[in-house]
Amino acid sequence: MSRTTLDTAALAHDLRLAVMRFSRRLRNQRVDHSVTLTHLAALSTLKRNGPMSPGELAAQERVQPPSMTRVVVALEGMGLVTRTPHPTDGRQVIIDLTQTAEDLLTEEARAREAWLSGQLQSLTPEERTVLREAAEIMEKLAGG
Amino acid sequence: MSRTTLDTAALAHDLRLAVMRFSRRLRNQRVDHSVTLTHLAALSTLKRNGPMSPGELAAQERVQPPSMTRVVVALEGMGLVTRTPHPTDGRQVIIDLTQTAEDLLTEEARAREAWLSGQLQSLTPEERTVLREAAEIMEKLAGG
DNA sequence: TATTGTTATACTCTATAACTATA
DNA sequence: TATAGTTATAGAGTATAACAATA
Repeated sequence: MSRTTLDTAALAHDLRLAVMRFSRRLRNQRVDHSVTLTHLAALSTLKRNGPMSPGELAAQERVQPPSMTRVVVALEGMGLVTRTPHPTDGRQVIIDLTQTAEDLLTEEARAREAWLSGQLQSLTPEERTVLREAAEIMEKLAGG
Repeated sequence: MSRTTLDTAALAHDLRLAVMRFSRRLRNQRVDHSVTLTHLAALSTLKRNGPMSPGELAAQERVQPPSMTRVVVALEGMGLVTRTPHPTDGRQVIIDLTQTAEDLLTEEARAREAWLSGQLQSLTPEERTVLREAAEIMEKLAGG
């Protein structure tokens, strides 16, 4: 095994543990328990990329369609998204945010990400740059 | 709000989504379904840091003690760890790896991390350096 | 009284398989 | 037939609360 291969194996190991522990920490940091992190992630994606079908949303979030169905049903029940029929394709549905969700996201941007934002503020600018670049790379790996 | 504060909020948002999607991808990448990623993480920690109590293991993995109890029970049932009484403190238990687990970890280092290692190999050395540094920072944030 | 670990219980997250409706 | 979405079902992962044993 080459030097690079060994290093890569070690990195794979360390990165896996770090991501698992960090994501646990993020989930546990919830304060408002009515909207979960998974729900919030879906809402954030809708906010960022606009209305879309459940299938498209599932693909973006890297989950299977049935998993997204559950999320959408829950969000609709909370009045955070609407489901409207696709104008031309009767099989499809378009998911969109309600004003309540828009307001919630604005609030969340302040409240729910407070812990993480605070933690990030305590880092050096160089460390934040590393995380910013790492976020892009992880998105690439998640989608590839 | 200062420029740095705004940037940090955006980073918090992007980093959260990236970590969630990446960790989903890692979980789904399982091939051998007998040992889950959570189990493997606990075994890896024992391998790296040696025998320890369930409480200590829970703390290292950033989960609550009852959650770790379930993991340990499952691992003991599979013959991957042993539970022996602490020599002086009757309340405590020491969890240690069996030879089977050692062998499994050796195999996993090759097999289960193959996907991630392969992905990492396809990155540039600079990108790997970013992830290596990011892993350290995320561990710090997870523990802080 | 404090600490360690476990049991009991419940909720979140996600998946696969099977079904319905539309194209 | 193929595609989009949903329902049914199940399993993994985690938590809080209450309990038992030991210090």
